[in-house]
Amino acid sequence: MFSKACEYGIRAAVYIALRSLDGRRVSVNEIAEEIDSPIAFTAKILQQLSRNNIIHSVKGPTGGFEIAREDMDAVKLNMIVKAIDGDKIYVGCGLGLKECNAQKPCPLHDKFVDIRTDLSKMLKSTSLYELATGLEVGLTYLKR
Amino acid sequence: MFSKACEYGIRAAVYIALRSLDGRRVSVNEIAEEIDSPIAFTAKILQQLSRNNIIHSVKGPTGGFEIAREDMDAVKLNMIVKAIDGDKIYVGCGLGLKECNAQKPCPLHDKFVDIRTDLSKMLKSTSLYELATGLEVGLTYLKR
DNA sequence: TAAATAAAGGACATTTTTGTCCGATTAATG
DNA sequence: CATTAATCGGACAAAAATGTCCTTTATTTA
Repeated sequence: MFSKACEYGIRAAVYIALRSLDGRRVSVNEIAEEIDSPIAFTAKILQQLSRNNIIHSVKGPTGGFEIAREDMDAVKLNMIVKAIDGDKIYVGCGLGLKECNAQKPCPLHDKFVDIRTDLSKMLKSTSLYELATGLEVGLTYLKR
Repeated sequence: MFSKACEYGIRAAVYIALRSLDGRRVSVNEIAEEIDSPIAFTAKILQQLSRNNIIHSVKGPTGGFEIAREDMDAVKLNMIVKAIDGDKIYVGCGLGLKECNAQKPCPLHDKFVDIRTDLSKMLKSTSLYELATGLEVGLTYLKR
């Protein structure tokens, strides 16, 4: 469904949000440790998220990554997915046809539209804040 | 969503079914031509489908691939997907966690379950025959 | 201002997926 | 029985995704 990069990206963003709720900035090392991901690869992904203004980075000692409280509401999952995997999840034919639309549909077109509409709705309506608070309360997990 | 191999596999199977409805056996070359896919790669995928008894192959002159009319009803998309991509679409966590279940869910677990249940239902209930007849009537397309 | 700390970014390495090539095998037909 | 047409299967090649290493840059603090 998502690429590995995107999976790490979402997990990292949720973890950053969780810590930002306590006013704590976190380093790549801590993030990778806490979400069980390869450090250097995670660093690359965080750069992408930072460039896309999804998270905020601060260089130097006491630096790290953080997300402002307001942004946790504003940032929806679809923004993270789009920043890392592009929009291929939303666009493009389920069977790989270049031109596939209501006028010239592939055999699976209609059934795919339904599923992707649901997925898209879910991603567009799920905020980082919502995911971070679930973690905070101990209802959900990011590791293993 | 699906791998390229799986996309080609589904398109190929639908095309074979379409031709089998007219009692025609088709060669890899014709299939690749008609679904616009790389020939040799398509041949590999057809071998997989054949080994999994999803399509039937006949060697030698006048040989090729075919699907019996009864099998077109029996073969559902989920069987093709499973034969080529395995069950990673059904199993496994959306965020890539090794252990993610109702007891120890990732932050997206519940929302993912819903979407995947829908996807799974769709694949399990869609037969090759259904897809082939849509093509036959000219409602759908397999190329471009 | 020097040392230390943390992200940024470029180059490289590994693994997986996608794709190609070619000889072996099978079967039909003249 | 030789030829030909087709799949089968193994080895190889190319491209993309995943992952690592190391140098540079920015910033804090002693």
